[in-house]
Amino acid sequence: MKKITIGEAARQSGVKVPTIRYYESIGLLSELSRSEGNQRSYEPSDLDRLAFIRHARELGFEIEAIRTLLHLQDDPHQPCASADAIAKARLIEVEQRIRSLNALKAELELMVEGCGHGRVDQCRVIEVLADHGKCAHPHH
Amino acid sequence: MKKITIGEAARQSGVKVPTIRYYESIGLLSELSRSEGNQRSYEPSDLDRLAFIRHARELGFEIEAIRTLLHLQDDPHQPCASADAIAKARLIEVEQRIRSLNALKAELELMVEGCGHGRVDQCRVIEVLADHGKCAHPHH
DNA sequence: CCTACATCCTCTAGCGACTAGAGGTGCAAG
DNA sequence: CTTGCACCTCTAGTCGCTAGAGGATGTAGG
Repeated sequence: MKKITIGEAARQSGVKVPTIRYYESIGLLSELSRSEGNQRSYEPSDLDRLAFIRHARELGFEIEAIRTLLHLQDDPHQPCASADAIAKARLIEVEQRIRSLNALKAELELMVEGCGHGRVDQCRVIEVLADHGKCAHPHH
Repeated sequence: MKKITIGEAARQSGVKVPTIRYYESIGLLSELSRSEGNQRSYEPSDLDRLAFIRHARELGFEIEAIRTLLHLQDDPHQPCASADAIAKARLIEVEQRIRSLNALKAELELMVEGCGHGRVDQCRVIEVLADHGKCAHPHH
């Protein structure tokens, strides 16, 4: 069991030092050991947990969802229906967000294209912002 | 000049009452008049401004960007290059976000499809989260 | 004129997920 | 033994609101 410092754990996991301490403070990391001088020390399983959290955060899961997923991981004989449900919910969120961003993209492109680079009173960017009715897709 | 209350302004602009007060507190709305009893009163130009802010927020512009856009709108003889730049920057952000979300979507779909609805120790959702290397596209 | 009730007012605190900084301790190298 | 970095705890700040307390105003009905 090689124990490493929080700085080294940060380097290896890609999670920043204050963020690791934050995750500990909100109870995402199981109790970990301290050195004589009260410094945190991490072992490989802690690094796995940090990597799990980081990956889940990158995929946009909320902390509370991650807490549930970690509980499931800790108890591998549970049925995985809830993990499945969490991932599916996230997928639906992502799909909606993509649709909405595509609409925004279209709107922004029209604005930027329509800008004649003159003065503000002829600027399509300002004009469209001021009048929602000038949007191509009035859904947002 | 018909003056209306904050509640009516909220109804007409689609911006909630506390949010209108918040925008005023951070200086997004120009000085507005009050009734005898110290209640805010709004006129049509204030409603236009609220609609502008709301539309810009829906398009994802940050408050500070909106502050700049409002200054530009207030002074229509300025060149519109900065409005253009703000909109372009936002467009680039949106495009990046869409790309990144599409990658997440692919990952989540693989996770959800691969889940055999059995127990956690065979669950692909947990497995992939735990091991970034199992991602199809290891870019995030 | 009085009462009831909705709406308004100000002020402070809370959300999520960190991030920044102050002020102090531990530890390894020279 | 000192230098200097990495660590510790704690508090407060970020963004864009949102919620709630506690009180004032405005309006409609009796």
